[in-house]
Amino acid sequence: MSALPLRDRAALAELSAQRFLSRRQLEELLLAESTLAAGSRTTVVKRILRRLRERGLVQVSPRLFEGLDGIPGETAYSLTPVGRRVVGSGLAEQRGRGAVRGNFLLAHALMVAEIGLCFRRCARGKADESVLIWESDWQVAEGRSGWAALPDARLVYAIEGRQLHAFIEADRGTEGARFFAGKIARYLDLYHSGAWRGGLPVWPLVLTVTLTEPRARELWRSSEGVLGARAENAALARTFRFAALAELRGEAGPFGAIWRVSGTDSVRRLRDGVARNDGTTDPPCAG
DNA sequence: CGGTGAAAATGATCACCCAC
DNA sequence: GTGGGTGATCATTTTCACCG
Repeated sequence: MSALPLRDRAALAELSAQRFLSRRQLEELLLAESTLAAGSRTTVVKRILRRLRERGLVQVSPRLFEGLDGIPGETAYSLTPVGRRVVGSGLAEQRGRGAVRGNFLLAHALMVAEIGLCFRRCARGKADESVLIWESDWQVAEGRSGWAALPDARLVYAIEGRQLHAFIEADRGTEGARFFAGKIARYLDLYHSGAWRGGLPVWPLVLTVTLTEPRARELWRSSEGVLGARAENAALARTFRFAALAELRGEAGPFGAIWRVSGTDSVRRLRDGVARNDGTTDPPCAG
């Protein structure tokens, strides 16, 4: 398998990390910096996927007809068991989670990948900004077995000479408010247990991305119910933020999107979180 | 040894096809 | 219309045997 072209191997690595990717997403991940014409990029990626399928390394998942907000339905691609062995992916070690359980995991994985792309898009072409770390759920879970809560992804973003640390939660609107409140409670447990200090320099922002704006508001209110119950959580509450995917994908990008936070100033820019979460000061709610 | 040029591999583009 | 796919063709890059 060492004969695989460079781009094919890069594609395998991305698929290994993200679990599911659409062709469009893979194209952006692999060729965003290239000078290829738009039409050529799609053909290049189609051929990469074709070669990988012919070698039995990649499989096609059924097309999603509902798609993401503003994004038409797309076919998703993922590694076969053989493909995972070739990459030596930690994903291969996972039990149960590697398999596709209906369309839900697939759609969810595509959404998480899309959120990651929003940040990469934002950093592109800016000399002083970059995505330093983007770990998907299984990578976050590695070596952090004691955590009460595991995010869908973890982000470290370099900006203005500082580092923004964030947990990413992707919400497709399929969970009830009570289920989500439980998730917030688990993040509280994680925070108060102190288990996160072993693996993180600061307590990160918890960024929940929804498909629609009303849903973002709904989840924010739901989290308020959990966080507002105890006074000592007031500072921690500021680290929970909510925005709709369309805003992240829009002109303003993730840093211009409206992120709802608790407190009197209920709407903030993500940039406001940078100063606090720079990895050099105490977390906003330490002590 | 380095330089050269033909052959081979890979990359890029266009023009189509089909399914929904 | 959009998305997914293939074949033909031309361009570019890499490889490699051969030469002085």
